[in-house]
Amino acid sequence: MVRKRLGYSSRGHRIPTMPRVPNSARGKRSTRRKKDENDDMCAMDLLATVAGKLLADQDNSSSVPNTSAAKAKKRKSVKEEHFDEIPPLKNVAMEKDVGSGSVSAFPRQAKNCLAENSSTRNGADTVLESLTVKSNMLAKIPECGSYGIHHAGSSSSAEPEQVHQAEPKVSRRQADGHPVAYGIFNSVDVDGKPPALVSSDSSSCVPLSSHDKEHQTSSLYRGVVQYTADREDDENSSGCTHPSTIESKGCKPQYLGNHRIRKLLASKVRKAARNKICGGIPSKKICGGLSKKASGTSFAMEGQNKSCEAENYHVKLRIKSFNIPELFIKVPENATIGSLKRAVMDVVNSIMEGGLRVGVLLQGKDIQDDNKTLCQAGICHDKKLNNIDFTLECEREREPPSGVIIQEQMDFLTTDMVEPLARMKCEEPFPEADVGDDSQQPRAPYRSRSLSDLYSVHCPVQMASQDTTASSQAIVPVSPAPSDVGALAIVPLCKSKGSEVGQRRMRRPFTVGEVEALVGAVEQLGTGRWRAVKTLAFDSIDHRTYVDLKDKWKTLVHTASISPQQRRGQPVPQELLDRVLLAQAYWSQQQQQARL
DNA sequence: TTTAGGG
DNA sequence: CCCTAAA
Repeated sequence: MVRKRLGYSSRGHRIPTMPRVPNSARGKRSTRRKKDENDDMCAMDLLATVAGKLLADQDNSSSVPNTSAAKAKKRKSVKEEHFDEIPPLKNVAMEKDVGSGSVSAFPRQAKNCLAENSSTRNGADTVLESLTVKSNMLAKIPECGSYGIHHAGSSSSAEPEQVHQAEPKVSRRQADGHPVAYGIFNSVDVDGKPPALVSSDSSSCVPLSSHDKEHQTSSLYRGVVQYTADREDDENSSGCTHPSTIESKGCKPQYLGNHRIRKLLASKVRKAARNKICGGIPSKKICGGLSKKASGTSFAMEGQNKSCEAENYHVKLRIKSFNIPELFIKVPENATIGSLKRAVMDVVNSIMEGGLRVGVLLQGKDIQDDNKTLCQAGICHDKKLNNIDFTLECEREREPPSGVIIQEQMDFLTTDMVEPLARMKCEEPFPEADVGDDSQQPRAPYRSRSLSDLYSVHCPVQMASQDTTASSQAIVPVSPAPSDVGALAIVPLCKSKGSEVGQRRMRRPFTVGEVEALVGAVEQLGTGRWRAVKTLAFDSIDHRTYVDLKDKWKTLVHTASISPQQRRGQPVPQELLDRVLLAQAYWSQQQQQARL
């Protein structure tokens, strides 16, 4: 494989808006060590992984996962917070300051903002929605029968072009949250033995979709398999003539971001530095040819009536194309096509080297016994061969989804293998007791809403696709309604135990509902008591640490201070921003007084 | 472990 | 979001 040394420092660059792409090792922040650790590695992650791999391969110094002993979350030991020492803003400040119309004491620019003006323009994210690699892969497989299976009409039109939905939709499929499997071309192990690849011509097409993360979905691997009868007896199972190769040509970025290839590369290095190597790339299904796709895909069996007992018959397997969805690549507009190709190449290469294994599904059933013959497995010419699928799975053990799984609406040719939908865990109800029942503070109306309830909704989609692009705005419905937390961040399924250690956490933009909860909590508790805020309003939301909340508050304050035109991401209701400024001013003052 | 800030 | 110095 071609490996390039990336000459970037391992630190100093980040990919802030890289949509759901954990790209670097994560620090050891105890609070998040828990569940977050399970957040997996997804799409973009690959980039980082790749880098990590590259570096690791070269340095040989990569096997040092900073495995932090999975410490049990000891949160409950949190000291009793005295939430009422100081009158919550809502109870006091609002009356004093706001009530009298002296709100003017607070920054007002926000007031002038048009809440509606959500024009976020940003255009620089290029989403490689799906990399379609076509290749011919012929594999000879010892078989008892001889038959040919053809997948017609898809040679060049195999690209499962996803539907592009422009309208905001809550139910989008996203591929990255899924256990993603990436296409491998050089190893389709059909019978558990070394793959026998005969040839592979390829052409790849890398559709780039601009900020339209909306349709991030994509069919995963969609392999068009073509079996060709081969009666030659000369070869046995190992007829690997030439390794398949992937050649990228015709890559045509339709929309190049205006920033950072540097960041991307940096992230790779960064990743590498953290010794994070391929995380778990869960398995995804590759649909083998037979689907009832309009294209007339089908398996044509031209078998001779050979009995399964017959020996030495070979089957040529031809996979015309695999789809590798959701690769995120950001490159500056002035980047060269060559650099783009290289970036894509790096990812693809790493994917292929990432230790993936192929699974075979017949009629939807996973055939695990590698020793079983095709015939025994039921892949005989005399049988109804109408549903063979291949899956690419991460070599790492696959674990059951720990958290939430995202449903992906993949454009599979055949039966789909959509991961079950999981539900955001919503354990305990809002811990009111923790907030000090003894207190008489009438915080009732201001009590922060715990988001647990909000999160308890079924979320069929993952909304990790946000970024600050305009497109993302359309994705998440924004409304002041608390229930609006609808857009939930869901944890992708992929992960593999030790491998995700050190993975940068997936970006999960705060939803309006979360923001509201945060604001409410801060109004009560003030700034500077993040641990309490966390307990109060996000106690059951594992992926939000108090540091996250603190950071979010910081950004909220900033956001509220700038003009709407300068804001990005899902717009936050002006009302909330106003409250943010109010609370910030109030508590800042409180802190100052406290010091004096 | 939390906070507070810079990156 | 990450990373860390301080507390």
